[in-house]
Amino acid sequence: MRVSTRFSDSIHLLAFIEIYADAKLTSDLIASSIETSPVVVRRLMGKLRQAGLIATTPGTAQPTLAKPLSQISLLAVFYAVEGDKPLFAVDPKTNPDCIVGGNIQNVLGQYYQDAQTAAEARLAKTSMQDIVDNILVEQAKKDAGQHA
Amino acid sequence: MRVSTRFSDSIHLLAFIEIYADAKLTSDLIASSIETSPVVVRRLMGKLRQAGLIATTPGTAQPTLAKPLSQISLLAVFYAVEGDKPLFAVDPKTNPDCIVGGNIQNVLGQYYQDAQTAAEARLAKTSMQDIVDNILVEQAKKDAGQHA
DNA sequence: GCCTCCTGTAACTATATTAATTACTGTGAT
DNA sequence: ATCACAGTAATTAATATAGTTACAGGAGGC
Repeated sequence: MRVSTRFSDSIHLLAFIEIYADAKLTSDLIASSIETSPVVVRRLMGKLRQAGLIATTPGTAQPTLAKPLSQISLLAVFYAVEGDKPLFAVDPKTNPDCIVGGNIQNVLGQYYQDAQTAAEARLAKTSMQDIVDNILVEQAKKDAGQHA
Repeated sequence: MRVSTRFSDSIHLLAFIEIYADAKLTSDLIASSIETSPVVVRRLMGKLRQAGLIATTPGTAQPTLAKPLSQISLLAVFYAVEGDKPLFAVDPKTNPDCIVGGNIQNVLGQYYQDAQTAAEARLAKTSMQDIVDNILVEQAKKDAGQHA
């Protein structure tokens, strides 16, 4: 896998907080939806809290969103949990005495950055509100199908 | 690391074949520039050959480019060595009985695909010719600096 | 206060991916 | 026939990720 499921799971977590705001939001309950362990959920929440996306109280359940869903872009979530590592890795160990080995890191780095920026721009266009809206639409489709 | 250095190393390899076409291009020589083992180079060459980017002769050195550098995009190289796995991973194991867990895989998959497509479009715009040109320009800058 | 439920973290284990290494088969050139 | 090399399988080592165990400490009911 390229980007770990931390990104995917974090989006899941935020959507869950929104949709199940009325439930008792323990890390255990959230974990049961993501199908992972409560510790993993708490670790993710730690990152999201540090990034200013949610607020939590030690010792108490019920994390809350720190800002409206429409103001949380997928890119913000990405940076919160994965932002420190580039999407494409330049091999850092090449022969500096060779024309290719001595210059490729600089050259490739620029093009890689461009590609990553393009992906990030796309992630920036989508908000968590879009995700939640789509989840609810998909669910409505399923419900409609059942009644037919 | 996200995308393995196979991608970076493959670009390196192709550029090396072009720039050092007059040398005896053994996997050993190429490996010395990438600073890896000859076996790794031969494995990469195997992928690039399967993708129709280079031509090799068993038992003989001197791989050659199967098409002009200007017709080999970074995206083609990416697909050759990494194309089978998505850039962003959707957690495949979520609770189907939950509104979020049951729908997020579909919803996220679409947005992830969009982001990956944006990155790929950027990679498609750059050809190996651009990479080689830039490497030579960078080298020329270094040489000029040395004489100053 | 004390008990219970919970978060926040550290430490450890298990698993998967990648790169590197070893070893071998077989081709092509001389 | 020999030598240099590609091609490739199998193994090892290094690294990243997810999952688990364990525990310290906060919040709130009683």
